[in-house]
Amino acid sequence: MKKKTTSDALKIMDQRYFDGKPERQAELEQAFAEDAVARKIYTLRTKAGLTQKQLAKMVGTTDSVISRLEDADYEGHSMAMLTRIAAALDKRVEIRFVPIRHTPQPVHEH
Amino acid sequence: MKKKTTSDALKIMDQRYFDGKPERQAELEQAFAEDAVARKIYTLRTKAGLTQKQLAKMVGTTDSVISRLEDADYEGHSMAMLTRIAAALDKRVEIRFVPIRHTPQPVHEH
DNA sequence: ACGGGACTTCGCAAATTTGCTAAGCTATAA
DNA sequence: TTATAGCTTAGCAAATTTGCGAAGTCCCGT
Repeated sequence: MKKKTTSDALKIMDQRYFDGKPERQAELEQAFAEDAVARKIYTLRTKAGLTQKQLAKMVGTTDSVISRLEDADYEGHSMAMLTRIAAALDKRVEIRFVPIRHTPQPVHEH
Repeated sequence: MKKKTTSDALKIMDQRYFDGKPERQAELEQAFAEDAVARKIYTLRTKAGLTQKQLAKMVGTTDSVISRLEDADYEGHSMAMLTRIAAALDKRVEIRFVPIRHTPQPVHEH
């Protein structure tokens, strides 16, 4: 899974970005999103009690691909692939655009 | 926006797929997801009072690309692009894998 | 020490998405 | 009618992602 970037990104965000460079928001939000997705796939798979190879077979790809998807640094997530994974695990993908900054709206994280 | 596929897909789902062909679940869920995404982008943009061209500029692309993203039949959504759009509108992308079938869990559709 | 399983990483070719320009289409305003 | 705004569609090159095999690591069980 190669987790580590998250905490780093957090520091960077607080220290360098938020005060004066909102343009770079994008790349950061991107990094977060990617990481979140990677982690969700990982969680989904392990909770289902599957190995990467097993899930790969269900999805119709190989284990190295699953590994790549679970890498927090991977930036190539597509709806197509996410949906394939979801379908294999009897789920569906739901995406939402949630406001950052000006709205403390509660996060629905289960 | 070219809406129309949704109701069709609904019919198809009920009549042909659900009874006997769970393998094709994937492509259907896919279709739904794509449509949902397209619609969300459209809603986001119009609620922000922007034209495709305006949003395109903010995102760093052209209006034809935005149009394509808002097409319910488009299947090429990527996290990268969704995140760029979100960032331009001061939002972030959140994805979730939600159970289908065995869990009547309420849908959080705003 | 020797497998074997689980996972990661590498390297490409093949497939897919993006960027852009040009050309349509429809509706509205002058 | 002519012009313009807003949106869609087509077509292609460029960039990116996917598929997949091979190789490498790490860890456990024998």
